[in-house]
Amino acid sequence: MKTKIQPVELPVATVAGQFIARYSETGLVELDWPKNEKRKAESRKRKHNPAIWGLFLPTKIRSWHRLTEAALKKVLAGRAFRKLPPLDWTGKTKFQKSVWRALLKIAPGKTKSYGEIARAVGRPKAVRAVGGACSANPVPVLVPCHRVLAANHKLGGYSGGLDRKRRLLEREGIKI
DNA sequence: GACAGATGAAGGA
DNA sequence: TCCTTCATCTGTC
Repeated sequence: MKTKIQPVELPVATVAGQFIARYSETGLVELDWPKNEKRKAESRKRKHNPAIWGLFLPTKIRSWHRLTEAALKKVLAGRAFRKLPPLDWTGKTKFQKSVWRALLKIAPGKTKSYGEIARAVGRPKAVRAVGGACSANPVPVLVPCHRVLAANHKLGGYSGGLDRKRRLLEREGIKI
């Protein structure tokens, strides 16, 4: 019988707070925004699987985590990261993956509109669906959905909150 | 199948 | 300009 490894959660300390990265057997599954102190305490109290807190951590996950940490710090400093760990998009739709791949191509300091992303994935009229895919993005910051603005150069929306989106853009030298 | 959504474009005041 | 309305497409339930 094959045992399934549970996702491993690891904290990532950054200037913007402590993110939580989740890894599966195949790569980075999710990146959670820093929570407030109360929620952090609750999260510490949660039952974790033993792999999480250092008893046993596969080498590959440790190296993915180093890449995640480095990439996150680069993005928060407004610079391009060199390498990302493999992303585990199992269970996500083809459309979402193509949108997220298009987002990964946006350079730091640059922005695109939802319409431009829709055109980039070959669905020029699917602008609203692009917004939906952005909101379903499990790896915010690294998959830069914050670099997508509405056509009128307004912020549009953001799953992590418009304030975070504005601050991320400001770090990259973009003023709204 | 109905509904919602992080849009875009067009038209009117 | 600003606001409203409508068309469009995809994901979720």
